[in-house]
Amino acid sequence: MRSDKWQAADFKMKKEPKQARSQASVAAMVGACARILEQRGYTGLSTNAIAEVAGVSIGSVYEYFPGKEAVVARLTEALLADTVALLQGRLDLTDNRNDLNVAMRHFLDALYSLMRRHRKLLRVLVFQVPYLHQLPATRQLQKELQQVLQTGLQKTRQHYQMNVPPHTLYLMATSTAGSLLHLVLMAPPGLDHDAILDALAKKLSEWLVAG
Amino acid sequence: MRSDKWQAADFKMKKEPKQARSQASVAAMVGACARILEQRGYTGLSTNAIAEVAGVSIGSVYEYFPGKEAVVARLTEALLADTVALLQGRLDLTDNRNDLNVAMRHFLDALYSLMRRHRKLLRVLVFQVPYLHQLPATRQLQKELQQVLQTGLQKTRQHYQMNVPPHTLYLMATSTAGSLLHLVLMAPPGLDHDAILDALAKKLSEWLVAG
DNA sequence: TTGTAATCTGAGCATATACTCGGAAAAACT
DNA sequence: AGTTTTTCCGAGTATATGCTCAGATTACAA
Repeated sequence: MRSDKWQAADFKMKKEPKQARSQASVAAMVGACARILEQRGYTGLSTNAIAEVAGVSIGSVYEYFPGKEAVVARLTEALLADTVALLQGRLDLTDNRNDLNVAMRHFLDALYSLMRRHRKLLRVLVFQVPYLHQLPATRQLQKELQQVLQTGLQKTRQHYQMNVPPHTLYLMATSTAGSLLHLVLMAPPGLDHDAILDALAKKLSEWLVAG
Repeated sequence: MRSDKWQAADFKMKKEPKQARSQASVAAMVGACARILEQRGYTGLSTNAIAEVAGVSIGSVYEYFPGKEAVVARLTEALLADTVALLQGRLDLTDNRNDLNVAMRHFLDALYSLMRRHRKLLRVLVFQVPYLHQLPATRQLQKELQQVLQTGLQKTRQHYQMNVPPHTLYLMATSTAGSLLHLVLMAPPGLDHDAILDALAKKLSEWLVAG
Protein backbone atom coordinates (compact mmCIF):
# COMPACT_ATOMS: atom_id res chain seq x y z
CA MET A 1 0.00 0.00 0.00
CA ARG A 2 1.50 3.29 -1.11
CA SER A 3 0.86 6.00 1.42
CA ASP A 4 -0.28 8.51 -1.18
CA LYS A 5 -2.63 6.01 -2.71
CA TRP A 6 -5.59 8.38 -2.46
CA GLN A 7 -4.10 10.55 -5.19
CA ALA A 8 -5.43 7.98 -7.64
CA ALA A 9 -8.06 6.55 -5.34
CA ASP A 10 -11.26 5.02 -6.58
CA PHE A 11 -14.23 6.93 -5.21
CA LYS A 12 -16.92 4.73 -6.79
CA MET A 13 -18.71 1.84 -5.17
CA LYS A 14 -17.91 -1.67 -6.34
CA LYS A 15 -21.61 -2.39 -6.73
CA GLU A 16 -24.92 -0.96 -5.62
CA PRO A 17 -26.79 -2.83 -2.88
CA LYS A 18 -29.92 -4.35 -4.42
CA GLN A 19 -31.79 -5.90 -1.55
CA ALA A 20 -33.16 -4.02 1.44
CA ARG A 21 -30.79 -5.86 3.75
CA SER A 22 -27.66 -4.76 1.96
CA GLN A 23 -28.98 -1.23 1.56
CA ALA A 24 -29.30 -1.07 5.32
CA SER A 25 -25.77 -2.38 5.67
CA VAL A 26 -24.37 0.26 3.35
CA ALA A 27 -26.32 2.94 5.18
CA ALA A 28 -24.88 1.67 8.44
CA MET A 29 -21.37 1.85 7.01
CA VAL A 30 -21.84 5.43 5.84
CA GLY A 31 -23.35 6.38 9.18
CA ALA A 32 -20.46 4.73 10.98
CA CYS A 33 -18.06 6.67 8.78
CA ALA A 34 -19.69 9.94 9.81
CA ARG A 35 -19.64 9.03 13.49
CA ILE A 36 -15.98 7.99 13.36
CA LEU A 37 -14.96 11.15 11.53
CA GLU A 38 -16.74 13.30 14.10
CA GLN A 39 -15.34 11.48 17.10
CA ARG A 40 -11.85 10.40 16.04
CA GLY A 41 -11.02 12.51 13.00
CA TYR A 42 -9.78 11.26 9.65
CA THR A 43 -6.70 9.63 11.14
CA GLY A 44 -9.05 7.48 13.20
CA LEU A 45 -10.95 6.29 10.16
CA SER A 46 -10.15 2.79 8.92
CA THR A 47 -12.09 0.15 7.08
CA ASN A 48 -11.88 -2.07 10.13
CA ALA A 49 -13.28 0.69 12.33
CA ILE A 50 -16.13 1.30 9.88
CA ALA A 51 -17.02 -2.39 9.95
CA GLU A 52 -16.90 -2.56 13.73
CA VAL A 53 -18.96 0.57 14.36
CA ALA A 54 -21.46 -0.33 11.65
CA GLY A 55 -21.88 -3.77 13.14
CA VAL A 56 -20.93 -5.64 9.99
CA SER A 57 -17.88 -7.69 9.12
CA ILE A 58 -14.87 -6.32 7.33
CA GLY A 59 -15.66 -8.49 4.34
CA SER A 60 -18.98 -6.76 3.85
CA VAL A 61 -17.31 -3.38 3.64
CA TYR A 62 -15.09 -4.52 0.79
CA GLU A 63 -18.09 -6.11 -0.85
CA TYR A 64 -19.39 -2.64 -1.72
CA PHE A 65 -16.51 -0.21 -1.31
CA PRO A 66 -12.96 -0.41 -2.70
CA GLY A 67 -11.68 1.44 0.37
CA LYS A 68 -12.50 4.06 2.96
CA GLU A 69 -12.11 6.85 0.42
CA ALA A 70 -15.22 5.63 -1.39
CA VAL A 71 -17.19 5.58 1.86
CA VAL A 72 -16.21 9.18 2.51
CA ALA A 73 -17.21 10.02 -1.06
CA ARG A 74 -20.60 8.43 -0.51
CA LEU A 75 -21.02 10.38 2.71
CA THR A 76 -20.26 13.70 1.06
CA GLU A 77 -22.73 12.90 -1.68
CA ALA A 78 -25.43 12.53 0.94
CA LEU A 79 -24.49 15.87 2.45
CA LEU A 80 -24.54 17.44 -1.00
CA ALA A 81 -28.13 16.34 -1.52
CA ASP A 82 -29.25 17.98 1.72
CA THR A 83 -27.36 21.16 1.00
CA VAL A 84 -28.57 21.74 -2.52
CA ALA A 85 -32.16 20.91 -1.61
CA LEU A 86 -32.17 23.31 1.29
CA LEU A 87 -30.51 26.12 -0.60
CA GLN A 88 -32.88 25.75 -3.54
CA GLY A 89 -35.85 26.10 -1.22
CA ARG A 90 -34.36 29.01 0.64
CA LEU A 91 -33.24 30.95 -2.36
CA ASP A 92 -36.82 31.21 -3.55
CA LEU A 93 -37.15 33.80 -0.84
CA THR A 94 -34.98 36.02 -2.95
CA ASP A 95 -37.62 35.85 -5.62
CA ASN A 96 -40.60 37.48 -3.97
CA ARG A 97 -40.34 41.21 -3.81
CA ASN A 98 -38.65 41.60 -0.45
CA ASP A 99 -35.89 43.95 0.40
CA LEU A 100 -32.56 42.77 -1.01
CA ASN A 101 -30.93 43.00 2.38
CA VAL A 102 -33.57 40.76 3.97
CA ALA A 103 -33.32 38.22 1.19
CA MET A 104 -29.55 38.12 1.48
CA ARG A 105 -29.81 37.67 5.22
CA HIS A 106 -32.19 34.74 4.75
CA PHE A 107 -29.79 33.12 2.35
CA LEU A 108 -26.86 33.56 4.71
CA ASP A 109 -28.89 32.16 7.57
CA ALA A 110 -29.76 29.07 5.58
CA LEU A 111 -26.10 28.45 4.85
CA TYR A 112 -25.01 29.25 8.37
CA SER A 113 -27.45 26.98 10.17
CA LEU A 114 -26.76 24.15 7.77
CA MET A 115 -23.03 24.44 8.37
CA ARG A 116 -23.62 24.73 12.09
CA ARG A 117 -25.77 21.62 12.16
CA HIS A 118 -22.93 19.58 10.63
CA ARG A 119 -20.21 21.48 12.46
CA LYS A 120 -18.01 18.63 13.65
CA LEU A 121 -18.28 16.64 10.45
CA LEU A 122 -17.66 19.73 8.34
CA ARG A 123 -14.53 20.55 10.27
CA VAL A 124 -13.03 17.14 9.60
CA LEU A 125 -14.06 17.09 5.96
CA VAL A 126 -12.61 20.53 5.27
CA PHE A 127 -9.48 20.42 7.38
CA GLN A 128 -8.46 16.77 7.30
CA VAL A 129 -9.72 14.81 4.31
CA PRO A 130 -6.82 15.02 1.86
CA TYR A 131 -8.81 14.38 -1.29
CA LEU A 132 -11.90 16.48 -0.54
CA HIS A 133 -11.36 18.70 -3.57
CA GLN A 134 -10.97 15.71 -5.85
CA LEU A 135 -14.34 14.34 -4.79
CA PRO A 136 -17.04 14.51 -7.48
CA ALA A 137 -19.55 15.72 -4.90
CA THR A 138 -17.35 18.66 -3.96
CA ARG A 139 -16.87 19.72 -7.54
CA GLN A 140 -20.57 19.41 -8.17
CA LEU A 141 -21.36 21.48 -5.10
CA GLN A 142 -19.19 24.32 -6.35
CA LYS A 143 -20.96 24.24 -9.69
CA GLU A 144 -24.44 24.03 -8.17
CA LEU A 145 -23.78 26.85 -5.76
CA GLN A 146 -22.39 29.04 -8.47
CA GLN A 147 -25.39 28.33 -10.66
CA VAL A 148 -27.86 28.94 -7.85
CA LEU A 149 -26.17 32.23 -7.08
CA GLN A 150 -25.95 33.21 -10.71
CA THR A 151 -29.62 32.65 -11.46
CA GLY A 152 -30.68 34.11 -8.12
CA LEU A 153 -28.65 37.20 -8.78
CA GLN A 154 -29.91 37.42 -12.32
CA LYS A 155 -33.46 37.73 -11.05
CA THR A 156 -32.39 40.22 -8.43
CA ARG A 157 -30.33 42.11 -10.95
CA GLN A 158 -33.28 42.51 -13.24
CA HIS A 159 -35.43 43.58 -10.38
CA TYR A 160 -33.00 46.15 -9.09
CA GLN A 161 -31.42 46.99 -12.44
CA MET A 162 -27.81 46.67 -11.45
CA ASN A 163 -24.79 45.46 -13.34
CA VAL A 164 -22.14 43.53 -11.48
CA PRO A 165 -18.47 43.91 -12.50
CA PRO A 166 -16.72 40.75 -13.73
CA HIS A 167 -14.81 39.70 -10.63
CA THR A 168 -17.35 40.80 -8.07
CA LEU A 169 -19.25 37.53 -8.08
CA TYR A 170 -16.07 35.57 -7.44
CA LEU A 171 -15.01 37.85 -4.62
CA MET A 172 -18.43 37.81 -3.03
CA ALA A 173 -18.62 34.03 -3.12
CA THR A 174 -15.11 33.37 -1.79
CA SER A 175 -15.18 36.04 0.89
CA THR A 176 -18.61 34.97 2.10
CA ALA A 177 -17.44 31.38 2.25
CA GLY A 178 -14.37 32.45 4.17
CA SER A 179 -16.33 34.43 6.74
CA LEU A 180 -18.95 31.74 7.23
CA LEU A 181 -16.38 28.97 7.56
CA HIS A 182 -14.39 30.97 10.07
CA LEU A 183 -17.51 31.85 12.00
CA VAL A 184 -18.69 28.25 12.21
CA LEU A 185 -15.41 26.40 12.63
CA MET A 186 -12.78 28.75 13.99
CA ALA A 187 -14.38 31.74 15.67
CA PRO A 188 -13.29 32.61 19.23
CA PRO A 189 -16.05 32.36 21.84
CA GLY A 190 -18.08 35.40 22.75
CA LEU A 191 -18.84 36.65 19.25
CA ASP A 192 -22.36 37.74 18.42
CA HIS A 193 -22.94 35.60 15.36
CA ASP A 194 -26.30 37.12 14.52
CA ALA A 195 -24.91 40.61 14.54
CA ILE A 196 -22.01 39.54 12.35
CA LEU A 197 -24.37 37.89 9.88
CA ASP A 198 -26.43 41.07 9.85
CA ALA A 199 -23.37 43.13 9.03
CA LEU A 200 -22.28 40.68 6.35
CA ALA A 201 -25.69 40.66 4.69
CA LYS A 202 -25.80 44.46 4.74
CA LYS A 203 -22.34 44.70 3.23
CA LEU A 204 -23.08 42.17 0.51
CA SER A 205 -26.27 43.99 -0.45
CA GLU A 206 -24.49 47.31 -0.65
CA TRP A 207 -21.78 45.62 -2.65
CA LEU A 208 -24.32 44.42 -5.19
CA VAL A 209 -26.13 47.69 -5.72
CA ALA A 210 -22.88 49.65 -5.70
CA GLY A 211 -21.64 47.43 -8.54
CA MET B 1 -0.86 3.73 19.34
CA ARG B 2 -4.26 5.36 19.49
CA SER B 3 -5.25 6.71 16.12
CA ASP B 4 -6.46 10.01 17.55
CA LYS B 5 -3.30 10.43 19.51
CA TRP B 6 -2.65 13.88 18.06
CA GLN B 7 -5.55 15.26 20.06
CA ALA B 8 -3.20 15.28 23.03
CA ALA B 9 -0.01 15.23 21.00
CA ASP B 10 3.21 16.75 22.24
CA PHE B 11 4.34 19.50 19.89
CA LYS B 12 7.54 20.33 21.76
CA MET B 13 11.01 19.03 21.01
CA LYS B 14 12.57 16.55 23.41
CA LYS B 15 15.72 18.65 23.52
CA GLU B 16 17.39 21.41 21.57
CA PRO B 17 20.38 20.48 19.42
CA LYS B 18 23.46 22.07 20.92
CA GLN B 19 26.29 21.28 18.57
CA ALA B 20 26.47 22.43 14.97
CA ARG B 21 26.29 18.84 13.76
CA SER B 22 22.97 18.12 15.46
CA GLN B 23 21.55 21.48 14.44
CA ALA B 24 22.21 20.51 10.84
CA SER B 25 20.52 17.17 11.44
CA VAL B 26 17.42 18.79 12.86
CA ALA B 27 17.35 21.26 9.98
CA ALA B 28 17.57 18.34 7.58
CA MET B 29 14.66 16.63 9.31
CA VAL B 30 12.48 19.72 9.12
CA GLY B 31 13.42 20.21 5.48
CA ALA B 32 12.63 16.59 4.75
CA CYS B 33 9.28 17.05 6.47
CA ALA B 34 8.46 19.95 4.15
CA ARG B 35 9.51 18.05 1.06
CA ILE B 36 7.49 14.98 2.03
CA LEU B 37 4.39 17.04 2.79
CA GLU B 38 4.63 18.77 -0.59
CA GLN B 39 5.23 15.59 -2.55
CA ARG B 40 3.21 12.93 -0.73
CA GLY B 41 0.77 14.83 1.48
CA TYR B 42 0.24 14.35 5.19
CA THR B 43 -0.75 10.70 4.78
CA GLY B 44 2.68 10.12 3.29
CA LEU B 45 4.46 11.64 6.27
CA SER B 46 6.01 9.18 8.72
CA THR B 47 8.92 9.35 11.08
CA ASN B 48 10.66 6.67 9.06
CA ALA B 49 10.18 8.68 5.86
CA ILE B 50 11.55 11.80 7.54
CA ALA B 51 14.66 9.92 8.63
CA GLU B 52 15.19 8.42 5.20
CA VAL B 53 14.74 11.67 3.24
CA ALA B 54 16.80 13.65 5.74
CA GLY B 55 19.61 11.13 5.48
CA VAL B 56 19.70 10.33 9.18
CA SER B 57 18.67 7.26 11.11
CA ILE B 58 15.29 6.79 12.70
CA GLY B 59 16.90 6.86 16.11
CA SER B 60 18.14 10.40 15.54
CA VAL B 61 14.65 11.61 14.80
CA TYR B 62 13.36 10.35 18.12
CA GLU B 63 16.39 11.83 19.82
CA TYR B 64 14.93 15.31 19.24
CA PHE B 65 11.26 14.88 18.41
CA PRO B 66 8.59 12.88 20.26
CA GLY B 67 6.86 12.24 16.93
CA LYS B 68 6.09 13.63 13.52
CA GLU B 69 3.60 16.12 14.97
CA ALA B 70 6.46 17.96 16.66
CA VAL B 71 8.39 18.12 13.38
CA VAL B 72 5.37 19.67 11.68
CA ALA B 73 5.07 22.11 14.56
CA ARG B 74 8.71 23.10 14.14
CA LEU B 75 8.18 23.57 10.43
CA THR B 76 5.20 25.86 10.92
CA GLU B 77 7.18 27.90 13.40
CA ALA B 78 9.78 28.52 10.72
CA LEU B 79 7.08 29.61 8.30
CA LEU B 80 5.63 31.89 10.95
CA ALA B 81 8.91 33.72 11.32
CA ASP B 82 9.10 34.42 7.58
CA THR B 83 5.50 35.54 7.41
CA VAL B 84 5.53 37.95 10.32
CA ALA B 85 8.84 39.46 9.26
CA LEU B 86 7.68 40.05 5.72
CA LEU B 87 4.34 41.49 6.73
CA GLN B 88 5.92 43.83 9.24
CA GLY B 89 8.19 45.21 6.55
CA ARG B 90 5.42 45.53 4.02
CA LEU B 91 2.89 47.12 6.31
CA ASP B 92 5.18 50.10 6.79
CA LEU B 93 4.05 51.09 3.34
CA THR B 94 0.70 51.86 4.87
CA ASP B 95 2.36 54.42 7.04
CA ASN B 96 3.69 56.92 4.55
CA ARG B 97 1.06 59.20 3.13
CA ASN B 98 0.05 57.12 0.13
CA ASP B 99 -3.42 56.56 -1.09
CA LEU B 100 -5.30 54.07 1.07
CA ASN B 101 -6.18 51.96 -1.93
CA VAL B 102 -2.54 51.66 -2.98
CA ALA B 103 -1.41 50.78 0.51
CA MET B 104 -4.08 48.12 0.79
CA ARG B 105 -3.06 46.72 -2.57
CA HIS B 106 0.56 46.49 -1.44
CA PHE B 107 -0.47 44.66 1.69
CA LEU B 108 -2.58 42.18 -0.26
CA ASP B 109 0.23 41.61 -2.69
CA ALA B 110 2.65 40.80 0.11
CA LEU B 111 0.26 38.24 1.51
CA TYR B 112 -0.59 36.83 -1.91
CA SER B 113 2.95 36.31 -3.11
CA LEU B 114 4.00 34.80 0.19
CA MET B 115 1.14 32.30 0.03
CA ARG B 116 1.87 31.61 -3.60
CA ARG B 117 5.54 30.92 -2.87
CA HIS B 118 4.58 28.22 -0.37
CA ARG B 119 1.58 27.07 -2.35
CA LYS B 120 1.99 23.30 -2.17
CA LEU B 121 3.06 23.26 1.45
CA LEU B 122 0.28 25.63 2.44
CA ARG B 123 -2.32 23.44 0.78
CA VAL B 124 -1.26 20.40 2.78
CA LEU B 125 -0.97 22.31 6.04
CA VAL B 126 -4.40 23.88 5.71
CA PHE B 127 -6.35 21.02 4.21
CA GLN B 128 -4.70 17.94 5.68
CA VAL B 129 -2.88 18.51 8.96
CA PRO B 130 -5.50 17.57 11.56
CA TYR B 131 -4.03 19.56 14.43
CA LEU B 132 -3.04 22.74 12.59
CA HIS B 133 -5.32 24.90 14.71
CA GLN B 134 -3.92 23.42 17.92
CA LEU B 135 -0.39 24.39 16.95
CA PRO B 136 1.12 27.20 19.00
CA ALA B 137 2.52 28.78 15.85
CA THR B 138 -0.92 28.99 14.27
CA ARG B 139 -2.45 30.61 17.31
CA GLN B 140 0.42 33.07 17.48
CA LEU B 141 0.04 33.90 13.79
CA GLN B 142 -3.61 34.80 14.30
CA LYS B 143 -2.69 37.08 17.17
CA GLU B 144 0.22 38.71 15.37
CA LEU B 145 -1.80 39.30 12.22
CA GLN B 146 -4.65 40.80 14.19
CA GLN B 147 -2.26 43.07 16.04
CA VAL B 148 -0.46 44.13 12.89
CA LEU B 149 -3.78 44.93 11.27
CA GLN B 150 -5.08 46.71 14.33
CA THR B 151 -2.11 49.03 14.69
CA GLY B 152 -1.86 49.52 10.95
CA LEU B 153 -5.48 50.46 10.78
CA GLN B 154 -5.19 52.69 13.79
CA LYS B 155 -2.62 54.81 12.02
CA THR B 156 -4.70 54.86 8.87
CA ARG B 157 -7.81 55.62 10.86
CA GLN B 158 -6.20 58.64 12.44
CA HIS B 159 -4.94 59.76 9.08
CA TYR B 160 -8.26 59.40 7.35
CA GLN B 161 -10.43 60.07 10.38
CA MET B 162 -12.74 57.12 10.07
CA ASN B 163 -14.45 54.96 12.66
CA VAL B 164 -14.86 51.27 12.00
CA PRO B 165 -17.94 49.45 13.34
CA PRO B 166 -17.31 46.60 15.79
CA HIS B 167 -17.65 43.59 13.53
CA THR B 168 -16.15 45.11 10.43
CA LEU B 169 -12.59 44.21 11.29
CA TYR B 170 -13.54 40.58 11.82
CA LEU B 171 -15.46 40.42 8.56
CA MET B 172 -12.68 42.11 6.63
CA ALA B 173 -10.05 39.75 7.99
CA THR B 174 -12.01 36.53 7.47
CA SER B 175 -13.37 37.42 4.05
CA THR B 176 -9.97 38.55 2.82
CA ALA B 177 -8.43 35.34 4.08
CA GLY B 178 -11.15 33.35 2.35
CA SER B 179 -10.65 35.08 -0.98
CA LEU B 180 -6.87 34.88 -0.87
CA LEU B 181 -6.89 31.21 0.13
CA HIS B 182 -9.33 30.33 -2.61
CA LEU B 183 -7.34 32.33 -5.13
CA VAL B 184 -4.06 30.63 -4.25
CA LEU B 185 -5.21 27.09 -3.55
CA MET B 186 -8.50 26.44 -5.27
CA ALA B 187 -9.08 28.90 -8.09
CA PRO B 188 -9.95 27.53 -11.54
CA PRO B 189 -7.40 28.30 -14.24
CA GLY B 190 -7.80 31.34 -16.42
CA LEU B 191 -8.54 33.88 -13.71
CA ASP B 192 -6.78 37.24 -13.78
CA HIS B 193 -5.35 37.25 -10.28
CA ASP B 194 -4.00 40.77 -10.50
CA ALA B 195 -7.33 42.18 -11.54
CA ILE B 196 -9.07 40.30 -8.73
CA LEU B 197 -6.59 41.62 -6.20
CA ASP B 198 -7.18 45.11 -7.56
CA ALA B 199 -10.91 44.74 -7.09
CA LEU B 200 -10.45 43.31 -3.60
CA ALA B 201 -8.16 46.14 -2.52
CA LYS B 202 -10.57 48.70 -3.88
CA LYS B 203 -13.50 47.09 -2.11
CA LEU B 204 -11.65 46.85 1.19
CA SER B 205 -10.64 50.50 1.01
CA GLU B 206 -14.19 51.58 0.32
CA TRP B 207 -15.34 49.36 3.14
CA LEU B 208 -13.00 51.10 5.52
CA VAL B 209 -13.91 54.67 4.67
CA ALA B 210 -17.59 53.82 4.47
CA GLY B 211 -17.41 52.46 7.99
C1' DT C 1 -38.77 -27.32 -3.91
C1' DT C 2 -34.76 -26.36 -6.06
C1' DG C 3 -31.36 -23.56 -8.15
C1' DT C 4 -29.18 -19.19 -8.56
C1' DA C 5 -27.78 -14.85 -7.22
C1' DA C 6 -27.00 -11.83 -3.48
C1' DT C 7 -25.15 -11.17 0.95
C1' DC C 8 -22.40 -11.86 4.87
C1' DT C 9 -18.56 -13.82 7.66
C1' DG C 10 -13.97 -13.40 10.05
C1' DA C 11 -9.63 -15.76 10.30
C1' DG C 12 -5.47 -14.61 8.33
C1' DC C 13 -1.65 -12.77 5.48
C1' DA C 14 1.18 -8.79 3.98
C1' DT C 15 2.68 -4.49 4.81
C1' DA C 16 3.37 -0.07 7.14
C1' DT C 17 4.24 2.65 10.95
C1' DA C 18 5.57 3.98 15.69
C1' DC C 19 8.90 3.63 18.73
C1' DT C 20 12.84 1.29 21.78
C1' DC C 21 17.32 0.19 23.16
C1' DG C 22 22.09 -1.10 23.63
C1' DG C 23 25.89 0.47 22.17
C1' DA C 24 29.29 2.89 18.80
C1' DA C 25 31.31 7.22 17.36
C1' DA C 26 32.32 12.04 17.77
C1' DA C 27 32.83 16.23 20.14
C1' DA C 28 33.66 18.93 24.20
C1' DC C 29 35.59 19.46 28.60
C1' DT C 30 39.38 19.07 32.38
C1' DA D 1 45.12 11.62 27.94
C1' DG D 2 41.08 10.73 30.28
C1' DT D 3 36.35 11.73 31.22
C1' DT D 4 31.88 13.18 30.18
C1' DT D 5 28.41 14.73 27.21
C1' DT D 6 26.39 14.77 22.93
C1' DT D 7 25.17 12.65 18.87
C1' DC D 8 24.15 8.92 15.96
C1' DC D 9 23.00 4.28 14.49
C1' DG D 10 19.66 0.64 12.79
C1' DA D 11 18.07 -3.94 13.87
C1' DG D 12 14.17 -5.34 16.16
C1' DT D 13 9.47 -5.47 18.51
C1' DA D 14 4.65 -4.33 18.83
C1' DT D 15 0.75 -2.84 16.76
C1' DA D 16 -2.36 -1.06 13.16
C1' DT D 17 -4.26 -1.26 8.79
C1' DG D 18 -5.42 -2.87 4.13
C1' DC D 19 -7.33 -6.36 1.94
C1' DT D 20 -8.34 -11.48 0.40
C1' DC D 21 -10.79 -15.66 0.15
C1' DA D 22 -13.25 -19.92 0.86
C1' DG D 23 -17.20 -20.88 2.47
C1' DA D 24 -21.76 -20.16 5.28
C1' DT D 25 -26.21 -17.88 5.08
C1' DT D 26 -30.12 -15.58 3.23
C1' DA D 27 -33.36 -13.88 -0.29
C1' DC D 28 -35.70 -14.61 -4.56
C1' DA D 29 -37.30 -16.75 -8.62
C1' DA D 30 -38.63 -20.82 -11.67
